[in-house]
Amino acid sequence: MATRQYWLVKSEPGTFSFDDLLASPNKTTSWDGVRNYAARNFMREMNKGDRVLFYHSSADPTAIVRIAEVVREAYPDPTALDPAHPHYDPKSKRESPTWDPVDIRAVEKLARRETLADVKRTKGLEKMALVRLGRLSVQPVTAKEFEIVQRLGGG
DNA sequence: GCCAACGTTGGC
DNA sequence: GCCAACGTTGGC
Repeated sequence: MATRQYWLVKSEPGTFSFDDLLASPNKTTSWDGVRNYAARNFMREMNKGDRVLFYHSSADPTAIVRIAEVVREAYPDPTALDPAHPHYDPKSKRESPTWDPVDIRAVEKLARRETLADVKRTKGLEKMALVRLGRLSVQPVTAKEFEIVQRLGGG
């Protein structure tokens, strides 16, 4: 079995919030619609059971709100192949799909969310990709960083 | 392959 | 709403 890895995904709560994830069947959703190669590559590296920090961007406040897990590894994004879908990508072909999301499921509530401001001032978190890379919507998190967020969140 | 123009993300 | 950072596109 592969070592568990840790990740962070961003979502605008106005578009898809963690509450929306909780309300989804089996508290599971496909992380489809991602159209960024770096983000896509990270999703391809994800394994079942990996833990995922769920971050609310463009929110007040912007914060890591909950923990989720990968329940299905990368598979072809059906929204990229559907001409009627807003995320349709004519360059993605059924034989060789360009985009492959994973499925994630809500697992753990953080009693306290960790705001971006908290992250920046917390020792051990200042170097998180969240701070360094800014816009990337799917990013790696180190085991240590994950542990700190989980502990601070009281989860 | 270079690079300017343009588009998007996302914090503030 | 502004704008920095960065990704993508397309002319050459």
